[in-house]
Amino acid sequence: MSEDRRLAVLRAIVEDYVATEEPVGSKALVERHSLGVSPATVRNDMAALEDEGFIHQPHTSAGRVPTDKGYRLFVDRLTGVKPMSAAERRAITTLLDGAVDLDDVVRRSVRLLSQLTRQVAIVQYPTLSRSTVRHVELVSLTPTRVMVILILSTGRVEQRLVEHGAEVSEEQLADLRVSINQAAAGERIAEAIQALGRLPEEVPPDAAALARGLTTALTEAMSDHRSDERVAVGGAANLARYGDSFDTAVRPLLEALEEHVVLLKLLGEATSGDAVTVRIGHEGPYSELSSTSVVATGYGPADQAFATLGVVGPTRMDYPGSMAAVRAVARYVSRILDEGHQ
Amino acid sequence: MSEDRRLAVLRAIVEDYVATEEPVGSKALVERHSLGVSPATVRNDMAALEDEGFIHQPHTSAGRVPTDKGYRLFVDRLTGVKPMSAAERRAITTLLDGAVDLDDVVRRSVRLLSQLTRQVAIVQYPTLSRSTVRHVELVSLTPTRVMVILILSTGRVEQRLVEHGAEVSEEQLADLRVSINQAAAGERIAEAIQALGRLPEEVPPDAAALARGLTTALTEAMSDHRSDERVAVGGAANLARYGDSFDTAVRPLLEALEEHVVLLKLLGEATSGDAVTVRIGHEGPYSELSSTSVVATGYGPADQAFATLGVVGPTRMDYPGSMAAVRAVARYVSRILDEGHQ
DNA sequence: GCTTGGCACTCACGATCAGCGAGTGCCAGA
DNA sequence: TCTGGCACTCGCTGATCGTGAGTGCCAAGC
Repeated sequence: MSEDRRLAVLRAIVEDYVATEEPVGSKALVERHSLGVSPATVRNDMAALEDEGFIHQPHTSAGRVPTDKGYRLFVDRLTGVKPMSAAERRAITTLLDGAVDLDDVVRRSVRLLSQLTRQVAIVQYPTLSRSTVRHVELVSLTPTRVMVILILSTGRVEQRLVEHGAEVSEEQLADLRVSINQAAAGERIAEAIQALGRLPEEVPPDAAALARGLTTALTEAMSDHRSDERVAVGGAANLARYGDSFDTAVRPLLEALEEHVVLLKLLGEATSGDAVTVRIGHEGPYSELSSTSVVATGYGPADQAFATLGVVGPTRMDYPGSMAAVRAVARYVSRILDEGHQ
Repeated sequence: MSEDRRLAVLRAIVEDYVATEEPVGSKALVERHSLGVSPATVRNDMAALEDEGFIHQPHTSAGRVPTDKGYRLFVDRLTGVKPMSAAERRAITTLLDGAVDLDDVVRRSVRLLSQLTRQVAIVQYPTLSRSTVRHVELVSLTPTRVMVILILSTGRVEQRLVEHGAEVSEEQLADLRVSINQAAAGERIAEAIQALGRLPEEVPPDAAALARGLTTALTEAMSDHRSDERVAVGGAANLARYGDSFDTAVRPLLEALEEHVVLLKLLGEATSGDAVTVRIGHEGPYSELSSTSVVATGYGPADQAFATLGVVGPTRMDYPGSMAAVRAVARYVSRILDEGHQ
């Protein structure tokens, strides 16, 4: 019994099961794939695969279904790099090139990814922590009210409204604008927070109170963890395809999609480079999602991987296709971030 | 046969059906509601209601289910203003008061609304058209690259990157910042676009090219209709409750949620004042969504109603509750927008 | 020693059918 | 105008049964 053929059988089972969503039997297998052996032989291989835990029989006299372990082997050893089709490449470039700002890039990526994979797509907004401060702008809205605008190297813009007790003159604002930017511009978040903390003592006493108000707002905006946790989700409509396994696959996922914290944990740590992470069924952190898989990878300018994107779907999903799409989109988004924001 | 009692019967049918999701019979009705008459009498009323098309019998020997027309009558004549509970009021204030910017207000509103109604919530971002320009900021990112930031009276911030052929000095930028703001600040979008169009001819010739680039970007950002079309959606997990009617209610809605244009059309025109619009089943613009209803209302500072928010759900939904929640949230959001941005 | 055809066996699935009961419409009497 | 009674309808549930896909095992063949 050749090892190679047994793997070929596993691959065939996974492919057929993903395509048909029905347990696959030995006869159907030899018909649809040119394995060059008879159903009986395949049955022997199947028995062996089942002993090793790669496939499973829902009940006697039924076909076989891959187990999580089977999918794992399939992903690790049986799937090559599936190149994107020309049409898909075109879709990626045309859709993403039109993006006008960071938000738009993220929104478009989600849409693109969900369309390419026909799966639920998740894109994490670039995190603040690794980015640097590009510029801080102060705008007086009313005499006593200042809007603080924080622009980061990723293109992200955060805004805060500061209510100052007293009237704020344009000169004061101009001075503070200069000193704040001197202290923070070009710095990483962590350093910028420190520098801003010292600032109020370094300005003329009459500006100290205002400086304190402004830097507090800025620091808040920078360390605001909510920003780190933001994700965009799309393609929930694709879940409709799995109407049959509503309770095991659709419902839990639908519930998880509302909880962005859960999604972030699902996506996992950003991996840099070309590595695409695949988390299959129970390998993930949530038992309720034990019949869903995640295909994700990090992205970011110059391989810094400061955020993660990926797709989520039932374990019974097209892994090669999803992995290729995730990788391609991540690459292209990274390039856009590279170009667009220096 | 008193007209009043017949309406009471209709109300009872709607309430019971919404609660149990099952056709309701005459016997169950008199048991659960103190109608003061016998099942037989109720049956007579039911027959009359059915003749008039307010209720419908899935099949002989089954209970009755309200028709769209029945729900309509229920909403129009049988439902008073259901006050929010203290806990709900508290939820609204505590959740919404923490919002830091416009995006956050919208996101929180969606979440809040979906939690209050246990329904899918939709909140349209305030549209640009009626708002005015608060301030325009120019930030040089690199010597030849300028980021244009547009701040509107609603608190919305739009940003565009402008690549200028030649190097841009800080003085040029400062001059243009002044003249652009003189031309546009305080103006409505439409007027601002006109004023900016004239600007390049009114500045020194050597700044004209740069001015043209910047005003073009600004005009684009202002007339960008995509901004008008943005909506936030939340609470899709609530659809899980309707797992039984997956194909008629959940699937079409799930698909619609991806299409923001569809959602906007669903929400309909913003109504100002306290009017809450209810669109029941086939009354809506999409035949695929003939078994879903929409409860929506306009919101915005000082009754200007420049955007719409609401909930979508199966026709079999809690109308009084949804209407109350939608109204309450719209009011509170309007107040926040009023205060927060003058 | 694999591979293969044959064969008995298992068991989910679909169709058929009877009995049950919730619910109805109608009618006669209060 | 309401009510109790009564015959009738018909969807739902559960039981029964045949069908067929699929299996495991075995003995024969390459």
